[in-house]
Amino acid sequence: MGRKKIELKTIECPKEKSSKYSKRKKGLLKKAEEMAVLCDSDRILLVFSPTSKPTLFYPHSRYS
Amino acid sequence: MGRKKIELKTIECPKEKSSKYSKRKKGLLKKAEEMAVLCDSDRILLVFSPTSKPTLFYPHSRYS
DNA sequence: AATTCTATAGTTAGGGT
DNA sequence: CACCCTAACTATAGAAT
Repeated sequence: MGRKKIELKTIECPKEKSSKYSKRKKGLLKKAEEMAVLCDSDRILLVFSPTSKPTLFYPHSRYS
Repeated sequence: MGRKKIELKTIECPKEKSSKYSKRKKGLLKKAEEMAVLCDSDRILLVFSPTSKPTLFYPHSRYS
């Protein structure tokens, strides 16, 4: 998606990489949450860490 | 996406639910893998379970 | 470094096999 | 159920802030 097609390899430019990371992380979390709701799937969790701090995510909180 | 916009609530029909689950799981894993490659993020993991068996996913395998 | 804008790449709903 | 198809929808690249 986006203005141009991109190659699937590690982005070297740090600014570009963190911009893409934050957009894609947001998108991925949204999709995970949607799937959790639509398909009633539990225990979806995601842990990331690019250069920055990790994110831990639990869609619905059945466990909270 | 798709032919119609869908409501964000649990799909009741089991056939429809498992069909959507399998499509969305595939999409989510693809995006997770892309992000891992593009952004060089490690330790992305996803665990699902709708009615069926859970899936555990490690994008790059740095750890294998 | 996270966010907004928007053209466009990519995902997927519904229907079929 | 896994896969195909394609219309129609969403996510996001690049640029700017």
